[in-house]
Amino acid sequence: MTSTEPPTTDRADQQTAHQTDQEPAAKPALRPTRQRRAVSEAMASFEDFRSAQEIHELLRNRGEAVGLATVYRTLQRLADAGEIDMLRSEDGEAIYRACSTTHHHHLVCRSCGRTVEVEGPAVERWTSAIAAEHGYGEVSHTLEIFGTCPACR
Amino acid sequence: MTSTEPPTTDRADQQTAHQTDQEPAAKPALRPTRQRRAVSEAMASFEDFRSAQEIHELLRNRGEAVGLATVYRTLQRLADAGEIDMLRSEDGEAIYRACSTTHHHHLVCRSCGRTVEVEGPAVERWTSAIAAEHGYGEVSHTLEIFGTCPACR
DNA sequence: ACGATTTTGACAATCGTTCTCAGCGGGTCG
DNA sequence: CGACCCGCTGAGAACGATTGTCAAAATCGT
Ligand SMILES: [Zn+2]
Ligand SMILES: [Zn+2]
Ligand SMILES: [Zn+2]
Ligand SMILES: [Zn+2]
Repeated sequence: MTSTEPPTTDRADQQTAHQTDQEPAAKPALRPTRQRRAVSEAMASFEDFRSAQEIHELLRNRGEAVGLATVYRTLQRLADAGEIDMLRSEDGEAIYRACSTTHHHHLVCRSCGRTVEVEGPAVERWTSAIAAEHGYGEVSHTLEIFGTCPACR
Repeated sequence: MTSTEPPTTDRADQQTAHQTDQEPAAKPALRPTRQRRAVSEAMASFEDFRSAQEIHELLRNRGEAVGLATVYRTLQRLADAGEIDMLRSEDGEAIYRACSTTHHHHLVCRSCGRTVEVEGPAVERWTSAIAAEHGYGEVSHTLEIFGTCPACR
Protein backbone atom coordinates (compact mmCIF):
# COMPACT_ATOMS: atom_id res chain seq x y z
CA MET A 1 0.00 0.00 0.00
CA THR A 2 1.39 3.28 -0.95
CA SER A 3 -1.41 5.55 0.09
CA THR A 4 -4.48 5.35 2.24
CA GLU A 5 -7.42 4.45 0.13
CA PRO A 6 -9.89 7.28 0.02
CA PRO A 7 -13.42 5.80 0.14
CA THR A 8 -13.21 5.65 -3.60
CA THR A 9 -16.32 6.16 -5.64
CA ASP A 10 -17.85 2.74 -5.53
CA ARG A 11 -20.09 2.63 -8.50
CA ALA A 12 -22.93 0.24 -7.85
CA ASP A 13 -23.30 -2.61 -10.26
CA GLN A 14 -25.82 -2.10 -12.97
CA GLN A 15 -26.69 -5.60 -13.88
CA THR A 16 -29.92 -7.08 -12.59
CA ALA A 17 -28.79 -9.26 -9.76
CA HIS A 18 -30.98 -12.30 -9.65
CA GLN A 19 -29.67 -14.59 -7.04
CA THR A 20 -30.19 -14.17 -3.37
CA ASP A 21 -29.91 -10.80 -1.78
CA GLN A 22 -26.71 -9.19 -0.63
CA GLU A 23 -26.89 -5.71 0.83
CA PRO A 24 -23.71 -4.15 -0.57
CA ALA A 25 -23.56 -5.86 -3.95
CA ALA A 26 -22.52 -9.33 -4.89
CA LYS A 27 -19.09 -9.33 -6.48
CA PRO A 28 -18.78 -10.98 -9.87
CA ALA A 29 -15.79 -12.88 -8.58
CA LEU A 30 -12.88 -12.63 -10.94
CA ARG A 31 -11.99 -15.61 -13.04
CA PRO A 32 -8.64 -17.28 -12.63
CA THR A 33 -7.38 -17.16 -16.17
CA ARG A 34 -3.98 -18.11 -17.45
CA GLN A 35 -3.23 -14.45 -18.12
CA ARG A 36 -4.09 -13.25 -14.66
CA ARG A 37 -2.08 -15.99 -13.09
CA ALA A 38 0.86 -15.14 -15.31
CA VAL A 39 0.77 -11.49 -14.33
CA SER A 40 0.57 -12.29 -10.65
CA GLU A 41 3.48 -14.65 -10.91
CA ALA A 42 5.48 -12.13 -12.85
CA MET A 43 4.84 -9.55 -10.15
CA ALA A 44 6.33 -11.90 -7.62
CA SER A 45 9.49 -12.28 -9.64
CA PHE A 46 11.03 -8.87 -9.13
CA GLU A 47 11.58 -6.46 -6.29
CA ASP A 48 11.60 -3.05 -7.85
CA PHE A 49 8.91 -0.94 -9.42
CA ARG A 50 8.18 -1.58 -13.08
CA SER A 51 5.93 -0.13 -15.72
CA ALA A 52 3.09 -2.03 -17.35
CA GLN A 53 5.07 -2.21 -20.55
CA GLU A 54 8.12 -3.63 -18.83
CA ILE A 55 5.99 -6.25 -17.16
CA HIS A 56 4.38 -7.07 -20.47
CA GLU A 57 7.82 -7.47 -21.93
CA LEU A 58 8.90 -9.66 -19.04
CA LEU A 59 5.93 -11.93 -19.66
CA ARG A 60 6.75 -12.19 -23.32
CA ASN A 61 10.27 -13.26 -22.55
CA ARG A 62 8.96 -15.86 -20.20
CA GLY A 63 6.93 -17.36 -22.97
CA GLU A 64 3.70 -16.62 -21.11
CA ALA A 65 2.50 -14.08 -23.64
CA VAL A 66 -0.34 -11.84 -22.56
CA GLY A 67 -1.92 -8.99 -24.49
CA LEU A 68 -0.74 -5.56 -23.50
CA ALA A 69 -4.26 -4.36 -22.81
CA THR A 70 -4.78 -7.30 -20.51
CA VAL A 71 -1.61 -6.52 -18.64
CA TYR A 72 -2.83 -2.98 -18.09
CA ARG A 73 -6.24 -4.16 -16.97
CA THR A 74 -4.88 -6.80 -14.65
CA LEU A 75 -2.36 -4.51 -13.03
CA GLN A 76 -5.05 -1.96 -12.36
CA ARG A 77 -7.25 -4.53 -10.74
CA LEU A 78 -4.47 -5.87 -8.58
CA ALA A 79 -3.66 -2.35 -7.54
CA ASP A 80 -7.28 -1.51 -6.79
CA ALA A 81 -7.54 -4.69 -4.79
CA GLY A 82 -4.51 -3.60 -2.85
CA GLU A 83 -2.56 -6.65 -3.89
CA ILE A 84 0.20 -4.62 -5.46
CA ASP A 85 1.39 -1.06 -5.07
CA MET A 86 1.25 1.45 -7.85
CA LEU A 87 2.96 4.77 -7.85
CA ARG A 88 4.04 7.27 -10.43
CA SER A 89 7.61 7.66 -11.55
CA GLU A 90 8.83 11.21 -11.81
CA ASP A 91 7.81 11.38 -15.44
CA GLY A 92 4.26 10.37 -14.61
CA GLU A 93 4.28 6.73 -15.67
CA ALA A 94 2.48 4.23 -13.50
CA ILE A 95 4.86 1.68 -12.02
CA TYR A 96 3.98 -1.41 -10.01
CA ARG A 97 5.47 -3.66 -7.38
CA ALA A 98 4.29 -6.55 -5.24
CA CYS A 99 4.35 -5.36 -1.65
CA SER A 100 3.34 -6.35 1.81
CA THR A 101 -0.32 -5.70 2.44
CA THR A 102 0.10 -3.34 5.33
CA HIS A 103 0.07 0.37 4.75
CA HIS A 104 3.58 1.61 4.14
CA HIS A 105 5.69 3.94 2.06
CA HIS A 106 8.80 3.58 -0.05
CA LEU A 107 12.42 4.48 0.06
CA VAL A 108 13.49 4.07 -3.54
CA CYS A 109 16.96 4.18 -5.00
CA ARG A 110 16.94 6.75 -7.73
CA SER A 111 19.68 4.85 -9.51
CA CYS A 112 19.00 1.11 -9.34
CA GLY A 113 15.43 1.09 -8.13
CA ARG A 114 16.16 -0.91 -5.01
CA THR A 115 13.20 -0.30 -2.74
CA VAL A 116 12.69 -0.51 0.99
CA GLU A 117 9.25 -0.47 2.50
CA VAL A 118 9.03 1.82 5.48
CA GLU A 119 6.37 2.56 8.03
CA GLY A 120 5.80 5.74 9.93
CA PRO A 121 2.93 5.73 12.36
CA ALA A 122 3.83 9.24 13.36
CA VAL A 123 3.49 10.43 9.81
CA GLU A 124 0.16 8.72 9.42
CA ARG A 125 -1.06 10.49 12.50
CA TRP A 126 0.34 13.76 11.34
CA THR A 127 -1.44 13.68 7.99
CA SER A 128 -4.73 12.81 9.62
CA ALA A 129 -4.32 15.56 12.14
CA ILE A 130 -3.44 18.15 9.54
CA ALA A 131 -6.40 17.20 7.40
CA ALA A 132 -8.81 17.25 10.32
CA GLU A 133 -7.41 20.54 11.46
CA HIS A 134 -8.42 22.06 8.16
CA GLY A 135 -11.74 20.32 8.00
CA TYR A 136 -10.81 17.96 5.17
CA GLY A 137 -12.37 14.53 5.13
CA GLU A 138 -11.90 11.26 3.25
CA VAL A 139 -8.21 11.76 3.53
CA SER A 140 -5.53 9.85 1.67
CA HIS A 141 -1.90 10.63 1.15
CA THR A 142 1.13 9.76 -0.88
CA LEU A 143 4.64 9.77 0.47
CA GLU A 144 7.73 8.46 -1.21
CA ILE A 145 11.37 8.96 -0.40
CA PHE A 146 14.00 8.91 -3.11
CA GLY A 147 17.70 8.59 -2.62
CA THR A 148 20.82 6.73 -3.63
CA CYS A 149 21.25 3.36 -2.01
CA PRO A 150 24.50 2.18 -0.41
CA ALA A 151 25.39 0.02 -3.40
CA CYS A 152 25.03 2.93 -5.80
CA ARG A 153 26.92 5.57 -3.83
CA MET B 1 8.11 23.63 -3.09
CA THR B 2 6.51 20.28 -3.08
CA SER B 3 9.49 18.10 -2.56
CA THR B 4 13.05 18.48 -1.47
CA GLU B 5 15.14 18.93 -4.51
CA PRO B 6 17.18 15.83 -5.09
CA PRO B 7 20.69 17.10 -5.71
CA THR B 8 19.97 16.46 -9.33
CA THR B 9 21.27 18.48 -12.24
CA ASP B 10 21.78 21.99 -11.01
CA ARG B 11 22.53 22.69 -7.43
CA ALA B 12 25.22 25.24 -6.79
CA ASP B 13 23.35 28.05 -8.44
CA GLN B 14 20.10 28.19 -6.56
CA GLN B 15 19.44 31.87 -6.11
CA THR B 16 23.06 32.67 -5.66
CA ALA B 17 23.52 33.63 -9.25
CA HIS B 18 24.35 37.29 -9.29
CA GLN B 19 25.27 39.71 -11.97
CA THR B 20 28.99 39.23 -11.74
CA ASP B 21 30.56 36.41 -13.69
CA GLN B 22 30.89 32.93 -12.25
CA GLU B 23 33.37 30.14 -12.91
CA PRO B 24 31.04 27.26 -13.96
CA ALA B 25 29.36 28.67 -17.03
CA ALA B 26 27.64 31.91 -17.89
CA LYS B 27 23.87 31.65 -17.98
CA PRO B 28 22.11 32.69 -21.16
CA ALA B 29 19.76 34.78 -19.05
CA LEU B 30 16.13 34.30 -19.95
CA ARG B 31 14.42 36.94 -21.97
CA PRO B 32 11.42 38.74 -20.59
CA THR B 33 8.93 38.12 -23.36
CA ARG B 34 5.26 38.96 -23.47
CA GLN B 35 4.41 35.26 -23.24
CA ARG B 36 6.49 34.62 -20.18
CA ARG B 37 5.11 37.62 -18.42
CA ALA B 38 1.60 36.48 -19.29
CA VAL B 39 2.13 33.01 -17.87
CA SER B 40 3.64 34.34 -14.67
CA GLU B 41 0.76 36.72 -14.20
CA ALA B 42 -1.74 33.98 -14.90
CA MET B 43 -0.11 31.81 -12.27
CA ALA B 44 -0.65 34.54 -9.74
CA SER B 45 -4.33 34.71 -10.53
CA PHE B 46 -5.50 31.45 -9.03
CA GLU B 47 -4.96 29.47 -5.89
CA ASP B 48 -5.46 25.86 -6.85
CA PHE B 49 -3.43 23.47 -8.93
CA ARG B 50 -4.08 23.58 -12.65
CA SER B 51 -2.88 21.68 -15.67
CA ALA B 52 -0.87 23.24 -18.47
CA GLN B 53 -3.87 23.00 -20.74
CA GLU B 54 -6.13 24.76 -18.25
CA ILE B 55 -3.60 27.53 -17.87
CA HIS B 56 -3.31 27.81 -21.61
CA GLU B 57 -7.07 28.10 -21.77
CA LEU B 58 -7.10 30.72 -19.04
CA LEU B 59 -4.60 32.80 -20.99
CA ARG B 60 -6.69 32.53 -24.11
CA ASN B 61 -9.75 33.81 -22.29
CA ARG B 62 -7.74 36.71 -20.98
CA GLY B 63 -6.89 37.72 -24.50
CA GLU B 64 -3.19 37.17 -23.83
CA ALA B 65 -2.91 34.24 -26.21
CA VAL B 66 0.18 32.10 -25.88
CA GLY B 67 1.03 28.98 -27.82
CA LEU B 68 0.40 25.73 -26.00
CA ALA B 69 3.97 24.57 -26.45
CA THR B 70 5.20 27.81 -24.94
CA VAL B 71 2.93 27.38 -21.96
CA TYR B 72 4.38 23.92 -21.39
CA ARG B 73 7.92 25.18 -21.76
CA THR B 74 7.41 28.15 -19.51
CA LEU B 75 5.71 26.18 -16.77
CA GLN B 76 8.54 23.70 -16.76
CA ARG B 77 11.09 26.42 -16.42
CA LEU B 78 9.25 28.13 -13.62
CA ALA B 79 8.94 24.81 -11.86
CA ASP B 80 12.61 23.99 -12.34
CA ALA B 81 13.50 27.41 -11.04
CA GLY B 82 11.39 26.70 -8.01
CA GLU B 83 9.11 29.63 -8.69
CA ILE B 84 6.02 27.45 -8.86
CA ASP B 85 5.14 24.03 -7.56
CA MET B 86 4.38 21.13 -9.85
CA LEU B 87 2.88 17.88 -8.79
CA ARG B 88 0.99 15.05 -10.43
CA SER B 89 -2.72 14.62 -10.09
CA GLU B 90 -3.90 11.11 -9.39
CA ASP B 91 -4.23 10.40 -13.08
CA GLY B 92 -0.66 11.41 -13.72
CA GLU B 93 -1.14 14.85 -15.21
CA ALA B 94 1.27 17.59 -14.23
CA ILE B 95 -0.48 20.40 -12.39
CA TYR B 96 0.96 23.72 -11.29
CA ARG B 97 0.45 26.37 -8.68
CA ALA B 98 2.22 29.50 -7.47
CA CYS B 99 3.38 28.79 -3.92
CA SER B 100 5.44 30.23 -1.17
CA THR B 101 9.13 29.58 -1.66
CA THR B 102 9.71 27.70 1.53
CA HIS B 103 9.66 23.92 1.55
CA HIS B 104 6.17 22.65 2.23
CA HIS B 105 3.59 20.09 1.25
CA HIS B 106 -0.04 20.21 0.15
CA LEU B 107 -3.45 19.36 1.44
CA VAL B 108 -5.52 19.31 -1.73
CA CYS B 109 -9.27 19.03 -2.13
CA ARG B 110 -9.93 16.15 -4.43
CA SER B 111 -13.14 17.80 -5.55
CA CYS B 112 -12.56 21.53 -6.00
CA GLY B 113 -8.79 21.68 -5.84
CA ARG B 114 -8.69 24.08 -2.90
CA THR B 115 -5.17 23.74 -1.54
CA VAL B 116 -3.57 24.44 1.80
CA GLU B 117 0.17 24.57 2.16
CA VAL B 118 1.36 22.70 5.20
CA GLU B 119 4.67 22.26 6.92
CA GLY B 120 5.86 19.34 8.95
CA PRO B 121 9.32 19.66 10.41
CA ALA B 122 8.82 16.32 12.10
CA VAL B 123 8.13 14.65 8.79
CA GLU B 124 11.16 16.21 7.23
CA ARG B 125 13.26 14.88 10.03
CA TRP B 126 11.63 11.49 9.79
CA THR B 127 12.35 11.06 6.10
CA SER B 128 15.98 12.03 6.59
CA ALA B 129 16.34 9.65 9.48
CA ILE B 130 14.76 6.75 7.63
CA ALA B 131 16.96 7.31 4.62
CA ALA B 132 20.12 7.56 6.70
CA GLU B 133 19.11 4.48 8.62
CA HIS B 134 19.13 2.50 5.39
CA GLY B 135 22.25 4.11 4.06
CA TYR B 136 20.54 6.12 1.35
CA GLY B 137 22.01 9.45 0.44
CA GLU B 138 20.98 12.48 -1.58
CA VAL B 139 17.51 12.16 -0.23
CA SER B 140 14.41 13.88 -1.50
CA HIS B 141 10.77 13.16 -0.90
CA THR B 142 7.26 13.83 -2.06
CA LEU B 143 4.28 14.08 0.24
CA GLU B 144 0.80 15.20 -0.64
CA ILE B 145 -2.44 14.85 1.22
CA PHE B 146 -5.73 14.57 -0.61
CA GLY B 147 -9.16 14.96 0.89
CA THR B 148 -12.48 16.70 0.58
CA CYS B 149 -12.55 20.24 1.85
CA PRO B 150 -15.24 21.62 4.16
CA ALA B 151 -17.04 23.36 1.32
CA CYS B 152 -17.26 20.17 -0.70
CA ARG B 153 -18.41 17.80 2.03
C1' DA C 1 -22.56 -30.16 -23.02
C1' DC C 2 -25.15 -25.35 -23.25
C1' DG C 3 -26.23 -20.83 -22.78
C1' DA C 4 -24.89 -16.80 -20.02
C1' DT C 5 -21.23 -13.97 -18.68
C1' DT C 6 -16.58 -12.51 -18.59
C1' DT C 7 -12.16 -12.03 -20.52
C1' DT C 8 -8.99 -11.53 -24.08
C1' DG C 9 -6.24 -9.29 -27.70
C1' DA C 10 -5.22 -6.99 -32.07
C1' DC C 11 -5.88 -2.55 -33.33
C1' DA C 12 -7.81 2.01 -33.26
C1' DA C 13 -8.38 6.02 -30.69
C1' DT C 14 -7.24 9.34 -26.82
C1' DC C 15 -4.62 12.60 -24.85
C1' DG C 16 -0.98 14.86 -22.42
C1' DT C 17 3.46 16.24 -23.67
C1' DT C 18 7.44 16.92 -26.64
C1' DC C 19 9.68 17.79 -31.06
C1' DT C 20 10.43 20.39 -35.44
C1' DC C 21 11.67 24.18 -37.70
C1' DA C 22 10.75 28.34 -40.14
C1' DG C 23 9.88 32.97 -38.70
C1' DC C 24 9.97 36.54 -34.98
C1' DG C 25 11.96 39.68 -31.68
C1' DG C 26 15.06 41.30 -27.82
C1' DG C 27 19.70 42.74 -27.01
C1' DT C 28 24.00 44.50 -28.73
C1' DC C 29 27.49 46.60 -31.05
C1' DG C 30 29.08 49.92 -34.41
C1' DC D 1 19.38 53.26 -36.80
C1' DG D 2 20.81 48.76 -39.07
C1' DA D 3 22.89 44.36 -39.14
C1' DC D 4 23.40 40.30 -36.56
C1' DC D 5 23.29 36.75 -33.26
C1' DC D 6 20.55 33.71 -30.90
C1' DG D 7 17.03 32.76 -27.81
C1' DC D 8 11.96 32.40 -28.25
C1' DT D 9 7.53 31.33 -30.38
C1' DG D 10 3.82 28.68 -32.43
C1' DA D 11 1.40 25.58 -35.67
C1' DG D 12 1.39 21.19 -36.45
C1' DA D 13 3.54 16.64 -36.57
C1' DA D 14 5.25 13.16 -33.68
C1' DC D 15 5.34 10.46 -29.47
C1' DG D 16 4.27 7.38 -25.95
C1' DA D 17 1.41 5.78 -22.28
C1' DT D 18 -3.14 4.39 -21.50
C1' DT D 19 -7.87 3.36 -22.80
C1' DG D 20 -11.66 2.00 -25.88
C1' DT D 21 -13.65 -1.37 -29.39
C1' DC D 22 -15.60 -5.56 -30.37
C1' DA D 23 -15.59 -10.18 -32.25
C1' DA D 24 -13.64 -14.48 -30.81
C1' DA D 25 -12.28 -17.49 -26.88
C1' DA D 26 -12.55 -19.06 -22.16
C1' DT D 27 -15.17 -19.96 -17.80
C1' DC D 28 -19.00 -20.92 -14.93
C1' DG D 29 -23.39 -22.72 -13.25
C1' DT D 30 -26.54 -25.99 -14.34
ZN1 LIG E 1 4.78 -0.91 -1.29
ZN1 LIG F 1 1.06 6.54 5.06
ZN1 LIG G 1 3.21 24.48 -2.87
ZN1 LIG H 1 9.14 17.90 2.98
